[in-house]
Amino acid sequence: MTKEKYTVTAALPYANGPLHLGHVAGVYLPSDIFVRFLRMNNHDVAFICGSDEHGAAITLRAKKEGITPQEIVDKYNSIIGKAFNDFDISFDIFHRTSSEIHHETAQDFFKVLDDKDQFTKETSEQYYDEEYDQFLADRYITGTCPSCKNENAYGDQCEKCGSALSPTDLINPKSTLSGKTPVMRTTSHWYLPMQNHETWLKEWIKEGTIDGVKQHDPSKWRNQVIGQCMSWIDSGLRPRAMTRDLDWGVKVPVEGGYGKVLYVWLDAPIGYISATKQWALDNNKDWKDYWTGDRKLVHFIGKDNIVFHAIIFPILLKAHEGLILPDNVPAYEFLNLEGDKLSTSRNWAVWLHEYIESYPDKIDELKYVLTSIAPETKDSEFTWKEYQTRVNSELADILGNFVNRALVLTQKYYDGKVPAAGSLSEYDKEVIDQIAAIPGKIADLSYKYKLREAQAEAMNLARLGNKYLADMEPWKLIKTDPVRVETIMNIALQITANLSIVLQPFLPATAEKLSEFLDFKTTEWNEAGKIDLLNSGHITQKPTILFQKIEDSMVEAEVEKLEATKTVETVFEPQKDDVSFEEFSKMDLRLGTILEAEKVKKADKLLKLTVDTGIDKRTIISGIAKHYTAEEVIGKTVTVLMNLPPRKIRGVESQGMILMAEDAKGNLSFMSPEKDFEAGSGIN
RNA sequence: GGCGAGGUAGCUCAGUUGGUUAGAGCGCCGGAUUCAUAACCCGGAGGUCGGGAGUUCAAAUCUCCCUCUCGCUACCA
Repeated sequence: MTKEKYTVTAALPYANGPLHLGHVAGVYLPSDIFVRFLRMNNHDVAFICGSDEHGAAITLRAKKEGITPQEIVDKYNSIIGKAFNDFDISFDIFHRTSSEIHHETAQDFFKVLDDKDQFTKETSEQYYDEEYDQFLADRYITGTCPSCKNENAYGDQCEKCGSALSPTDLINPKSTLSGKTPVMRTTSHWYLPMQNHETWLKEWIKEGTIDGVKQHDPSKWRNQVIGQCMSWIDSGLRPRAMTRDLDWGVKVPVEGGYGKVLYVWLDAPIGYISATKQWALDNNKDWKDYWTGDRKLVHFIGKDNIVFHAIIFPILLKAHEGLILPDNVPAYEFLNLEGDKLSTSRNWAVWLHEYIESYPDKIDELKYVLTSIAPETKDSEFTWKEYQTRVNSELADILGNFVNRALVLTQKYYDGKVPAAGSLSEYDKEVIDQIAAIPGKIADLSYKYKLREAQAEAMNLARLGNKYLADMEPWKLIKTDPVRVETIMNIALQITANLSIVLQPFLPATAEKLSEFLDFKTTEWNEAGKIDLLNSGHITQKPTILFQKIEDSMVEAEVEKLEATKTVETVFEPQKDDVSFEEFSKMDLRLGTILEAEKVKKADKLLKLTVDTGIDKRTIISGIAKHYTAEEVIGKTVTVLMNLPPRKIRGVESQGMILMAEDAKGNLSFMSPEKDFEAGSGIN
C-alpha cells in the first residue's frame, strides 16, 4: 500500500450555537472515521477544524444578550470544543478564527490576491454612522418596514413579515450603534471576479484536470457536488463581494480598508489554513507541507456548503498560487429528526453536548447509529426508536453477543488461554478466507467515502463469527472431540482480535474495550485479516457486557423531551416601542374583498389579487401563495393597508398590502371581520 | 419560477456500462438451538423499483411529461 498525504478538513461550526446530531452525522463523524482509517494505514494526515467566529449574526446576538461578541464566541467555542472532545472526534487541532494567527493569515492571503490584481473594486452609496465613524452593514440598520410597519426591521430583512429589504427601503433608518440617523456616503468594496475563472473551473470539476494535468478523479465526486457546481458555472459566475462594512472580523489590511472586514469566504475557509499553521507551530512542523505539493485536500461539508468549497474557495486557492486544490469535497445531505427538519431556532434538535451529558457511556452507540443512517446520498432521518433498535439488535445482539460468547467459552474451557489451532477443515478455510477479505472491502468502501457500507462490512465480521460458532457447535463437540474445539475457539478468538482492529475507525471506544479483554492491540490496518493475531497460550480477560440494551423508557423520555419543545416554543417577538396615536392614525386600514386572484408567474410565493376596497378596485401583490391557492382566496374579506406607497414586484405594481397574522411556525392567516361587514369599512 | 440531487420491500439503504426469478441489514412469521446480553443459526412472507408515455428483442437502469422531498437561487411592501 502506497502511503499518501492527506489534509482533511471538517466544516467550521459557527460559534453562535451548539452542535446537533445533523452536524455530527453529516460532517464530523464521517470525517473522523475517514481520518482514523487513514491513520491506521499510515498515511500522513492532518485533521483540521475550528470554530468560525465572525459575522454579523454573532455581533447582533451579542448586542441582544448585552455581552461582547468575544464572550459569545468564547462560550460556544468552549461548548463545541468540549463536545468534540467528549465525543472523541480526533482532530489534530480544533482552532478558532478569532485568533491572532488567523487574522494574520487571512490578511496575508488577501494581500497576496490584491497584489496579484485578483480583485476588482466597486463603489456604491451606503449608510454611514458619523458618530461611530463607520459604514453600516445591512444588519446594523433598523427602521420601519415599508410593508408591515414593523419598526424593528433590519436593513436586509424584516423578521416580522419576512420581507427582503435593502437598507434604503427602510422608513426612518437608524444606526443600531449610535441610534442616530445614518447618512449616505460612497464606499468601495473588493470583489472577486469569479467569471474570469469559469474556463479552468469547468475543466477542473468535470475532467479533474487543469490545463490537461490530472488533479483528482471526478468519478469519486458525488453527483450532487458536480451537478450543483456545473449548474452554477453554466449559468454564469458573477463577481462576489469579498469585503463588508463591519467591525467584528478580520480587518481589510490595505489602503481604503478602514472600517471593513473580510467577508466570510476570505475568512472562514482560510481558517483551515490558519489552524494548520497553529498546529504546525505546536508540533514542530511546516504548515506548507500540508497545503502544497503531492497532497490530497479533502473537505467534509454539508450540502448547503457545496459551491463555496467546490467553487469559491478553489478559485481563491488557485488565484493565490502555490496551494493545492481539493481532491474531493464529500458533501453530506441533511439529517431529519422524528419526522421534521432539524432546526436550531425552533429548538427541534438533539444537542450533542446534552446527549453526552445524559449518556456519557453511550458514545459509540450514537456513533454507530449515526453512521448507519449517515445521509451520504439523500436526506435521512433519526428517530429514537431506530436508535434503540440498532443498538439493541445490532450492537448488543450481534457484536456484543458474539464477543461475549467467544470470550466466555474461552474462560470456561481454557481459563482464558487461547488454545492452539490444529488442522483446518474445509469449512475453517472458507471462514478464514472470508475473514481475510473483509478488511479489503472496508478499505475499498472507505476510500470511496462510503462509510455507512464500510461500517456494515465491519459488522459482517461479527455476523461471520456468530455463524461460525452456531455451525461448529463447540459446546457440543467439547464432549466428544475436545481437540477439534481448540481449533474452533482459536478461530473464534482470532475473529474477535480482528474486530478490535476493523472497528477502530467506527467505534474507537468499543475497539479499545475489546483490546483490553483480549490483551491485544494493534493500530496497523495491515494486521487485519490475519488469523494468527493471538498466539496460543495468550491470556484473555473475563469480558464485561459491551453494550447495554436501550430500554423503552429512554426512548419515551427522549421523544417526550422533543415533543415538549414543540409546545413551549411560543417565541413571539417582545412588545415594540410605543407609537403615538398620531402615528397610528396615519395608517389607512380598511376591509377589502378579494375579487380576483391569480398566481404570479415565475414566483413561488406571490399571488396577484384584485381587491374591492369600497372606494376603488386595486391590484395588490401578496406573498401568500405557499399558504393559499388563488381559488380559495376569491371572495374573502380581508384587512388592507391602503396608503402604502405603490411598488413594483415582478413587473406588476402593487397598491397596498394585505395584513396577515403569522404564528410561531410561520403559518399565515387572513385577518377577516367576525361579522359580515362590507368592503370599504374602516378599521381603527 | 430557474437549476441541482433524490423518490427501490414496514424501516435504513445497495443496485457498476440497459440482459437470467430486483438485493442486504433491521422488523415480522415459522423452524432449530441453548455456549451467549430470550441472544445466535436456518427458512419464509413482503416490492406493478413515485405516476404516465416512448425507444428497445429486453428498462429500476435511456428519452419526454407529470408529481412529491431536500438544497442552491429568484421572490413576500
